[in-house]
Amino acid sequence: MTERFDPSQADGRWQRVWDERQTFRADDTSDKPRSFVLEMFPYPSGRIHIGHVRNYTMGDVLARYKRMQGFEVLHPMGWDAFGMPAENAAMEKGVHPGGWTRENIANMKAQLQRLGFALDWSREISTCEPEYYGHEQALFLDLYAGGLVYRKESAVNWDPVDMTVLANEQVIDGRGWRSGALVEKRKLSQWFLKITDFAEELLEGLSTLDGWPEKVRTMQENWIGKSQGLRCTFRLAGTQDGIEVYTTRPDTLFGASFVAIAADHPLAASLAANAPELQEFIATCKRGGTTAAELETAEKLGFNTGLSVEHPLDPDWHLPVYVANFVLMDYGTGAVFGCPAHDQRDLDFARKYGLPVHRVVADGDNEALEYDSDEAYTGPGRLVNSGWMTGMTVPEAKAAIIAKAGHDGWGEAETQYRLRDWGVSRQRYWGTPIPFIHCETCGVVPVPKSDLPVVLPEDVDFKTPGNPLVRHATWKHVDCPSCGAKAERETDTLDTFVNSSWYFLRFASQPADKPFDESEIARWLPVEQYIGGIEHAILHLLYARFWTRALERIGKIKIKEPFASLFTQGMVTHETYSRVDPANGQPIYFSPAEVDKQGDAAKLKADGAPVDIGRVIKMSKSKKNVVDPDEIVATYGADAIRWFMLSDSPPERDLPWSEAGIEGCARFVQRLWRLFGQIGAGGAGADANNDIALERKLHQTVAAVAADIEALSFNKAVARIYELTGAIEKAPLSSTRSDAIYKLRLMIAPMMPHLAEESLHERWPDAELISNEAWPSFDPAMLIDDEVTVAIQVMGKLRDTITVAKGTGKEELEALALASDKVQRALEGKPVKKVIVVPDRLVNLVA
RNA sequence: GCGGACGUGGCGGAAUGGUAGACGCCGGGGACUUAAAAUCCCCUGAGCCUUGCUCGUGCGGGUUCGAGUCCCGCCGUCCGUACCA
Repeated sequence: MTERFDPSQADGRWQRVWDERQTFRADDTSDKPRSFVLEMFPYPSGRIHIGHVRNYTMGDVLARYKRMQGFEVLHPMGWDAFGMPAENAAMEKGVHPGGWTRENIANMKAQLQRLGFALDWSREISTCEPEYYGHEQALFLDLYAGGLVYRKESAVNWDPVDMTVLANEQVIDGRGWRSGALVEKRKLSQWFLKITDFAEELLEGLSTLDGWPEKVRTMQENWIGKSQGLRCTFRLAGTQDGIEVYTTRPDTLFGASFVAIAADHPLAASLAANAPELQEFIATCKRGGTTAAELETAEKLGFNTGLSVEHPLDPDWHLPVYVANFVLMDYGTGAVFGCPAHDQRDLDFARKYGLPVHRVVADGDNEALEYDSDEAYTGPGRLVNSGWMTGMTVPEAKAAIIAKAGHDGWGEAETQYRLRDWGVSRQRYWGTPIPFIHCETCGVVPVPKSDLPVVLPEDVDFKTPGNPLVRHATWKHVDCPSCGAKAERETDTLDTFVNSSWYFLRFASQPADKPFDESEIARWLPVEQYIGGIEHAILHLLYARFWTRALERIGKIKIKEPFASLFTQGMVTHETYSRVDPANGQPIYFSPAEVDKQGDAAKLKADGAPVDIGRVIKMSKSKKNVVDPDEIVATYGADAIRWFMLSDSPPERDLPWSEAGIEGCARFVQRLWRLFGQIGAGGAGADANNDIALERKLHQTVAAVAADIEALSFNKAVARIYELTGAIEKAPLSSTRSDAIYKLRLMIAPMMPHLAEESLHERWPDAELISNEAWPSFDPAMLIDDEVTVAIQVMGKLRDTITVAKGTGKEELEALALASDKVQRALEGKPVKKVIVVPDRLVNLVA
């Protein structure tokens, strides 16, 4: 055995062996139970970052552990390869998005392989290749045939300089994030997916997802935003026209004191035509900021239109109509009725404009008509001052008024969702071409499946802003598949979130002639454990759930939910190093590599003078508090960084990176190496060959580490392994000790696979790969110690401990407790009134 | 505002209502060495009148023989989200 483990040699050696032997290739024909372990696939930005390492290490430990437990494991990897950064690189550097992306993939794949992940690379997917997106086009056509895809005119953010549509996130203070140009609202025909058809089942499905974090389920629930209420009409006094409003509090209708419409409501627009003051007010509303802070402090502003509407329950009761800045056109009907006593916003508004504030729900005993608090009452109660509804509870009143509205014909029950249909059109080049053709006579015609894939042309240039597909000389000119006349291809491409909405299906099954084989999907899916960042809690995870349900509805698959369990891991963080720039008072940041850290102080290597140590925050390029996984692997080896990713912090929380921490991990790798070299160092004599205490510890650790890995509590598994390691090191030589070392190696194999293989094969070159070994078994009888330490308390305070045989009787424990000097001193001669004995745990004497 | 998570040593964090601080990091002391690295051993919540005692899990109450854990009320930090009618 060499003295030190050398990862620079061993890591690559074992990675090549696993690759040559196809060790981690998932076998579709296997009759073992199956396990699909999946981590969110990366965007090929160029380099992997430490967050990827954490994510994929967790998945890898689980995948390797499941293999050892006898499962046929599918653990694949791929690339979410379409998207804007490739086009930006094309514009900035003059390279082709495809070349840039494929080069990044090659680099990142090599980086991942250096970490020794147990991935089935034979199933590697890159979403930017026609072999993938062609099938996506087929699925899109299937959804179209199933009535789940449609086109409609919709307003978009248009950047007139870059000549492209921008996502809301790309508009900063009304300007394009790249060009700085004022963004225009444009109406464009866009493709939509009918996700709203699934609003109710996506909501209900959340309750079946026991393996998902409560937090993510709540976020999706809020995003879907179901509300139930009444849509009703307030007739404009003396006309047949009316204003439709939507309310979730129809029970408070008797407390109404005004109706308010949004600034961009059609009625506001028509009134503004010959009212300059209103035009100005509407303009003011649109200027208002949209940030949280601005909205928090924004004043409720209204413009009295002079119109009045009839109350639906009493035509002689007239309410004023305002245009108000807090009413939004894109929610409900763009109009509300205000009941100030029971809605804070309405109350603020009513106080400002001197409108009546009438109590219609009793607040405890208070039934007075005039409501004088400045805080609206929104709690439960019985209705007051509400005519025929007086005396009902809030839910009774809601039901009653909805029934009456329906009967009298001025309104009906309505369930609203915040969720909007998913607009998937992007005026970009680097995405999946939408497989449709526009024909002057036939209209919008789907590309026949036999003509798929619609392949992106390679010969495009990015010197001119805008979508190069639009100005390509030949690509878009085709004959209509229906009538044969000259026609044009759709030049929009699909949102990249479509690519990631079904990739897990393609991992499970990759026929050439169709997106997937349903029977294979049935065998592998749903994903048993999905692992990724919380930032995908809504968009990706909701879209993937929708896409799965949509495919189920049109009969392509039989599952409704793609991910049985979801785990969202925390970020990797690092302290920051900075100095204040005397020129402008702004901090200048330094990277960890530029800094020398000793204890609690840090110096800049360049000049030896101290730098300020800032708080521990998410790694980001702007704060320079990043570490490059490749450099860590080169310095310490793959197993050390893997071990670090699993140690200390619970996986759902943030993990603070530290140089001292990784060094500690590297030391532990060597410590294990030395210990593994001691296998076979048995006892000198027969007496030493059985070490019952160590054997118990071993069995307990095997059971506990397995349970911890299954619960993804890697930090606890790590702590147990440290404990066992310490116990083995201290134990005298024995055959038990050798056995413990052997099994310890099996337990760390999923976490430090290179060390495990290298140490095994250095001793036994012909041994089976440890990656193919089974998880060690344990004897349940060995989990229980035969001696226990029992705590002796007096009045609930610990005074002594005694060691007794497990199962010692209550009377004996009580007698032993009373026999303790320390206990007698604590009792101070007082008589014992009560004794609580918990066998094998404690005795509490109450005096 | 609403929703969620969290609050335990110098730090990351353990702890089915039953011995708070496992395990790791940092720090201190020692052994080995000509020396260093590596390795190994010991100590490491605070305080005190140090066989031991007192205090101690954000704060204030409560339930209990016994509370980090359960209940009520606060405070703070982080994340998400929003004039959602």
